[in-house]
Amino acid sequence: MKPFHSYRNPALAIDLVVFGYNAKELSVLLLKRNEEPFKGGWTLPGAFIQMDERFSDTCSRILRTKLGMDKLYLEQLYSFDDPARDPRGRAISVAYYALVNPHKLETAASTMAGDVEWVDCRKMPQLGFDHKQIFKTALQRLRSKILYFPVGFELLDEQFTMTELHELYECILDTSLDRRNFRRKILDSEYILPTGMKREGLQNRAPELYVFNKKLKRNNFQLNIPLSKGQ
Amino acid sequence: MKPFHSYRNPALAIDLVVFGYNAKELSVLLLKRNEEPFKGGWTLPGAFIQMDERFSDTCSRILRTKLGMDKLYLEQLYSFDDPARDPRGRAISVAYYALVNPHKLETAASTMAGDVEWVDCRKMPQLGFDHKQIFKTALQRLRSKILYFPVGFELLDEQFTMTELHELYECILDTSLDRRNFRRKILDSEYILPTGMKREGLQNRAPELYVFNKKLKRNNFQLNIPLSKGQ
DNA sequence: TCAAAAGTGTTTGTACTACACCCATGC
DNA sequence: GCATGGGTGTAGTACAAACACTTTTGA
Repeated sequence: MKPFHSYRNPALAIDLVVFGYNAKELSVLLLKRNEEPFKGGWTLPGAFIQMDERFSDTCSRILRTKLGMDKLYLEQLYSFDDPARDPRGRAISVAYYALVNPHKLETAASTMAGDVEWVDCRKMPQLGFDHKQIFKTALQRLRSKILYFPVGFELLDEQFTMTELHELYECILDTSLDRRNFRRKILDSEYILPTGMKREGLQNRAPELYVFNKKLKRNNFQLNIPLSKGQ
Repeated sequence: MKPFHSYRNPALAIDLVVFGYNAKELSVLLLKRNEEPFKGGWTLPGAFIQMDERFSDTCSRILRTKLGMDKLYLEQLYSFDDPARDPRGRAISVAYYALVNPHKLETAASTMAGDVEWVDCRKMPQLGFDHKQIFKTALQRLRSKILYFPVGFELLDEQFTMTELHELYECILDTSLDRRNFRRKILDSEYILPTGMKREGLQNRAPELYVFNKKLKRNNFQLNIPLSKGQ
């Protein structure tokens, strides 16, 4: 029997939507292409899958090359199959999304490749291939995921204040949430634990620092979004 | 530039989890293999993707071949990449699941290929490749989907009684739901509409027949599962 | 003492739960 | 008239939404 790869198979690529959060801004890592197709335009970082790689290996390879780090939170998003999505020929893309916390993001600034840049989710430019659609799918997934799964684990530093967590949720969901109801909800869920320490040196009352509860049973976390716009 | 497919690419297959519902039983279409690997064993129906096919084309091809019909509800599930999942060589599988309603299922009995069979979800045998994992993923997806999306559209006949819808939900979720609360919840959501007609010829009071509301705004449907076991 | 954000409760309303009773039909 | 499911109502409760006041800190 002939080995599989001697038949004609579509090319198989991984494309990554890497979300970074910093200073109340959710951004995505984009690649400025310096070769055809879409030379000079923006795309998501991606790579073709090698025969001996698992999806996660390809993801790590892309992340190491472009961001200078791997081992991020990764989740498979969807597989895209439009025959016209790549002008070079038939190519299937298995899209993943990744989350980077602000601390790692700072470090990344020095190790990032020269051809990539963080771009605000709200100011996404035109993207090559079908990457705009992939980006939209990823944002939608992140927004729904955050409502029933403690995603903040991956986007905040180890220690953080209630306000920082609150701002993260408002930013991702692009809405405002009542501060006091949010607080009660989160504390009741045991999603996070107080450390007893406080963040000093602000111009106001020193807020409590929290950490994520690593022993959380993830299935009893459910955040409902109020219709209102907070206070 | 060489065309993509002259590079070595993993083989790319579609595997299908086809759910059928009939007589209070949720079943899946399985294939009895008559060739290696897993000769004599059970697997999900599947096929390799042709260069000019979209995923949905491959799905239709499988469905026509094995079930004698296509144009079912289809949803992409997940892509599986374990290098050892196929003993013949590197093969990626993009899994989809499909839903067939009991009426179509009856028709299907005559057009079904000889090597496939409906198997009760609760009595799933060992499956070849990584198909047991694919099946489990599909069932999990269906169970969570049914809670916030009107999936019954695809699994029941055009007209149906409240009890039939209720049984469908209990069957898929493998739990019991309070009959009266279920009824109120469903009617409040405008998920279904009464036809004014009744199903005659039963040994008891003739129940109202409903149809699905095709103009439903799908986002205001949310079914919560009670912890109790009904009456 | 002022600004700015942190922290704490309370009231109100809605919606889910857990129930029990009557109704229609065929035998 | 009786067995079998179909159809309707209600009290209790839990939780979410809306909202206001006090506390701490640095300038």
